Amino acid sequence: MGAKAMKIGKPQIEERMDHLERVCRDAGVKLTHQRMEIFREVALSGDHPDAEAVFLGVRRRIKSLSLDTVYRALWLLSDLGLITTLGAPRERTRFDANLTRHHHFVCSECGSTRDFYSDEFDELRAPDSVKTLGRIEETHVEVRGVCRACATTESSSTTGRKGKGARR
Amino acid sequence: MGAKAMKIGKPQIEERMDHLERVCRDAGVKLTHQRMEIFREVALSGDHPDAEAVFLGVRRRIKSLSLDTVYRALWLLSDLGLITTLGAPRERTRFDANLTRHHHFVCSECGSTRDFYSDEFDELRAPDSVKTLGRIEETHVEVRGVCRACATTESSSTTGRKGKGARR
DNA sequence: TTTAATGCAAAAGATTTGCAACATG
DNA sequence: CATGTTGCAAATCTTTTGCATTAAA
Repeated sequence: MGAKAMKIGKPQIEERMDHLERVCRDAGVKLTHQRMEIFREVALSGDHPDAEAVFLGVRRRIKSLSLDTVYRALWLLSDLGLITTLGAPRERTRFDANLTRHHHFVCSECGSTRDFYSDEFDELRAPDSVKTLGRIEETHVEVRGVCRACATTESSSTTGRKGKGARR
Repeated sequence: MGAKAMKIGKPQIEERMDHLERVCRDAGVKLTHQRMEIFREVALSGDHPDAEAVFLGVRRRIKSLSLDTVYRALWLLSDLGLITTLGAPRERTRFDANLTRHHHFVCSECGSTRDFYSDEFDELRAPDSVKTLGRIEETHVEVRGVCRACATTESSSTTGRKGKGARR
């Protein structure tokens, strides 16, 4: 078997690319060569690449590509809802002194994270398929949403995409 | 109600401090004033503070504190198993093009993340208590463990703490 | 052609490291 | 008292930004 597993099949990728095109047109942003390749790179990657990994991958195809274009494209795709980010949004490392079994509520706006408890969630057992990926040590649930503080501050209206998004 | 909710009660903190003392002694590291306050800060914080938040909080009590000491203490406490970090360990932002409902297996060694699917997990509903925290948008499960690659590379023996830990 | 996007270089932000002074065990 | 730890400053690494050039619509 090859080095990197494919997240989606080659045939499905065309469908995704069409979606990309549609969304970009609707949003009024240009569908550039680099954006297409950057999206394709993330879509075909079985792992969840960081900006540099995407950069290295795409640069094999577009020699002139620069890292900052990758960052800009990635956040744009994210704002367009075409890709998402893992973990808390654009955050620095956060520390947790709660060693008892618990779960997290993460605010997708400000990144703040609160603990909550649930016996039901504590009991969860990952499906067998996961054993293929590696040795399981711990399982916990992550709930994403908008915290109280952000919900009120968020004066009103459009939570919808489009806006440049609150990048830092 | 005050500004920041307390993660653990004031009475429980002493118990945690005792634990800190014990672990430090056993590990042969010195229990300094700053380490105690840094640990206390994380333990009393209802949110999950990043290094700077801890720094600002503790500096109110120790005026001479420097940010790098906070970083060193935080990673030390983490290596000692007294605190943990949220999300993937020490990683840059990762991107995900998989928009279908899925869950993650995260390697605690290398941070690589793979998707997996589970109808059961897709059905999870957060307990009512979570509604208090904010508006829920999405719920997913995060399984932590050691991936195949790391399990084999990890030549052998001690996964136990003690060693300085593989900081970057 | 009009406007947005890219690439470059420099800036900014976050985290780490070398080293002399200092505190803990 | 011996050694690990701190604070400082400088170094690194990651991500962002200003601007002239280039490419998409």
